[in-house]
Amino acid sequence: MHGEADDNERETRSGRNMIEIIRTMRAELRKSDRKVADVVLKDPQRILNATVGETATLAEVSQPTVLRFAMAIGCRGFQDFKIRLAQSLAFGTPATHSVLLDTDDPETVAEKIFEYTMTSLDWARSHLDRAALRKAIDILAQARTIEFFGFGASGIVARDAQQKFPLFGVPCGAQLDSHQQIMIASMMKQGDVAFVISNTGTTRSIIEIARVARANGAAVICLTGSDSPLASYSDVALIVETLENTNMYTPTISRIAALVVIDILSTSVAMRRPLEDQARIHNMKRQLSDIRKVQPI
Amino acid sequence: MHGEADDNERETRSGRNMIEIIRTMRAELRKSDRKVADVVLKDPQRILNATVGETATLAEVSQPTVLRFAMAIGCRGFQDFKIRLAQSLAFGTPATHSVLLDTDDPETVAEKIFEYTMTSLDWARSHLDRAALRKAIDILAQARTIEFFGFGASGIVARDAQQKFPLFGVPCGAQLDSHQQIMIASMMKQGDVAFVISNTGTTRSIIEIARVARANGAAVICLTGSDSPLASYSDVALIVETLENTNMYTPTISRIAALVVIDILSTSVAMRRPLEDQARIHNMKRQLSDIRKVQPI
DNA sequence: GGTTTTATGTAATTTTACTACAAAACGGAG
DNA sequence: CTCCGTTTTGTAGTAAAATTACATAAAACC
Repeated sequence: MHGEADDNERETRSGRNMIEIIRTMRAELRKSDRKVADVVLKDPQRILNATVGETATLAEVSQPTVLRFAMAIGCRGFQDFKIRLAQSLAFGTPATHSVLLDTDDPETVAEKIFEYTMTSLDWARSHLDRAALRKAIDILAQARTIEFFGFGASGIVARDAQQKFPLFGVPCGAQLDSHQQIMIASMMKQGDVAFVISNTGTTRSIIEIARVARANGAAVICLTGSDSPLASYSDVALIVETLENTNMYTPTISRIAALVVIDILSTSVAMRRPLEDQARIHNMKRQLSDIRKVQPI
Repeated sequence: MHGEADDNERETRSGRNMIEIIRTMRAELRKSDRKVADVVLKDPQRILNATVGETATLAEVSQPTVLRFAMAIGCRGFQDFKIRLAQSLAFGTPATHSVLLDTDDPETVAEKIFEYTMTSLDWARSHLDRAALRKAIDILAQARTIEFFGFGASGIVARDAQQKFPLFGVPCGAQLDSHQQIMIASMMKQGDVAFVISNTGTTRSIIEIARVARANGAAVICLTGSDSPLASYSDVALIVETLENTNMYTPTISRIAALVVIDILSTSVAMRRPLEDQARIHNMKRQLSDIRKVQPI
């Protein structure tokens, strides 16, 4: 039988996103199995509440074919397939289906953007390099000072990071102006960390920042959207892949994924701190919340 | 039988997050049903690949009891229950299980924060007031100028919004300084929109901004985390509920949910624009990406 | 064109989910 | 405390679904 030998391998695979798996495997499926794949891709939600028999009717094939299809894509059976499919569909319709249309009303736009954001985050999670993350945390935890660099949307991320990290006793700066950036970068020295944020990773001035900071002995961590030129000038490259496409309506998800990575870094660094420091942070937070309620900052 | 009359009502409910539903309904369940609820809550992943019989054995009850349990929590049957449970579990372990521990390694921290962020976004989505959203879009689409106000983490959101909206031909400002805020707010007039961002919604100075702007005839939209005092000074209150808890390690999710709402608003406003404007935005984006690759901004 | 291999459907079998009914537990009223 | 009504839970049976075995049809290879 077809694909029998591969089953074991497939069962140990990450097991994520059936839709994606079906779509990539569609070409190498049997003719009849492809019919089943098509009805699943066409309306996955429908299949969730369907039996083998119903699915067979929809695909115009026999019941065992539906079973064989489930096996072929690496499931233990039809039930197992439905469970996995359900999990893949939890974010609602998969990203490719949620392209914004001019005719969408606000409710639909909201649903689609939420879904798109969550799907993208899920994607970013599964593609994040854990080794790089660990290395970045090591460097940040030992930093004397940290400078965050970024333009535009990445500037927002830099500023956010700069608001977070000082809480853990490390002096931080965020440079968003081109000239300031070069100045600060050229003043950095061993023990300092330059945290360079750029979604494209191709902006020339930002690459220059990384080069200068590194030449002066500072450690360079970059947070970027793909394996870009910037990465080669960095000690650690945190690559946050997202599903960003060119559709003009598609909002920029990259900054959100970047913010989550900043959360992870700051939290992990905080956890390395001695307990007394953590208590101090706790106090600061409480004071801040007291201030908020009584008097403006 | 118990709960029979409610079934119809429950079937029409949002249908999201079984875990949450089970936990809240646990108290009002039958004694035996509670046993089933407990084994489900203890290891939901286990139940996904279990049959009615296995579940019954695990819970030390009879098979029909498992069925009745599924009915009691509003499912059509055991299959339906498993499908729904699978969808709830797609984010991995539910938020309440993903409390950060001092002993967690970076990989675990990353997983938990991603999960927590996604779960919270999902929560925010399901609790967002669609009517308020629609009203906010109406107001923003007709605005002559928009001013965004925010402190601290909310300041980040304000700045992000200010970077997005000008793309659609509406002049925008972001005020992050207390004195500037009051100045700008008192200069606003009819046709202007004050977009006030505050997670707590209790900071006094930010409430003052809303009051002043409104007194001058400006429309006031607020983006806040709960039905706070700020909401009562606003024409539209966009309440973005999140699962934020007091654990010191828990990162601030509110700003991420707020950013998504900003995305939704800016996208929806853009879609109201005439097509010629949209083409203009497209051009601007292309120019920007050209600049990025060749020369620093 | 015949033979081997692969793909698909038919029919039987097993498993699973669900239902009807009866026994047990519970709760009040006399 | 005992009787009766209600609710809860289990036993046994039934219907339906998933899975398997086998046979036939199609394709590929010589």
